[in-house]
Amino acid sequence: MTISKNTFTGEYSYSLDAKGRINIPAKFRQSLSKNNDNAFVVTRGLDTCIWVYPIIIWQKIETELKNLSALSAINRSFIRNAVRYAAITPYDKQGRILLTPSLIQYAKLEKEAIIIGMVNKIEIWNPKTLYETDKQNLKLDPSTFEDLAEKIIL
Amino acid sequence: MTISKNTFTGEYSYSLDAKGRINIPAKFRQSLSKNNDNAFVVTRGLDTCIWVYPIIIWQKIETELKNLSALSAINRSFIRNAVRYAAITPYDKQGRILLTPSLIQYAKLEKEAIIIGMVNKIEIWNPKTLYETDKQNLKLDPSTFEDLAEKIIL
DNA sequence: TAGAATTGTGGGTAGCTGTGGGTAATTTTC
DNA sequence: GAAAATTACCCACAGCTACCCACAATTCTA
Repeated sequence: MTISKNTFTGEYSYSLDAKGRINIPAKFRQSLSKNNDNAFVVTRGLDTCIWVYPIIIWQKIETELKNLSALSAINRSFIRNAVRYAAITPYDKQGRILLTPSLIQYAKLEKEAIIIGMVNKIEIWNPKTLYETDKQNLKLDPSTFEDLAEKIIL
Repeated sequence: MTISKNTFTGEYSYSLDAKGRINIPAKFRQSLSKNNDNAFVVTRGLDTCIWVYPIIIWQKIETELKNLSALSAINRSFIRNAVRYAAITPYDKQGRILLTPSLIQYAKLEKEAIIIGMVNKIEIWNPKTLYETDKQNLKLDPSTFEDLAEKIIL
């Protein structure tokens, strides 16, 4: 059951197997629009995690990136990290994608992994790293957080 | 009988069964507009309870989240927290939704549960927790209550 | 008020999902 | 060109979930 296509929510615990494969939750796969061709785009996240995009969404992002100014440092960093390592990854009959050793190393993934739906993309985390990041984020400016909450959450 | 669509009022006592299912009062379901596709979105509330949204309402939240730039760390953290506990939950022929173990644990739910209509969303509480929270809230600054009352009530 | 319809709660089961492993095809290395 | 290593694809299976039915209690209706 999904609201709208290519939209992901919720947190799941999955395991990375010995071959570097990880299952994408069935609910997420069901949310994919038909033109995604049994594949995702996998790349480095800006946090210490792996980002997984439906192909359709990734194509939009690429288009938008072309319009971004190349001068901004953060844009350059994003392009260097996210775009450079992006690869189209088909999933098998069981719904698993194959992660490259490079990505596994980047996200410090071990056997246990947390998969989070982030609306228009999916994140794969090492539980420990996620926990540490959550703790760090508590130190971010709370007023910005509240502003966002008042605007967005009912 | 409902006042307007996707609007919920009143307090009900229901029970959570062994499978983690809980019934949404028939009156609430009747209040749903047709485009809600026999499903709700459940997530963590800001208090120790579960929030239940009609899909139409949640969709608005999702759209706004999608428009936040992923280049900002605070935005990423905000999205992660807003969405990671959210699950789209269709209700069965009997009108029950399935709660995740994570949400049941968060709201400290046991068998008995109180369901409260909160205008544009629904709250599910452990009766004990609700009682405690009510008691705490009495200690809050009464003038704030009066301010709110002046703004909202005629 | 009596019958009919609806509502809340419990439980069973077929099919799906997540996970592990095997084998043939392909690529790499010597 | 042959052996070794890697990759892609397939199968198996336990556990779980979605879906269905049953039934008592309550509400509605005529």
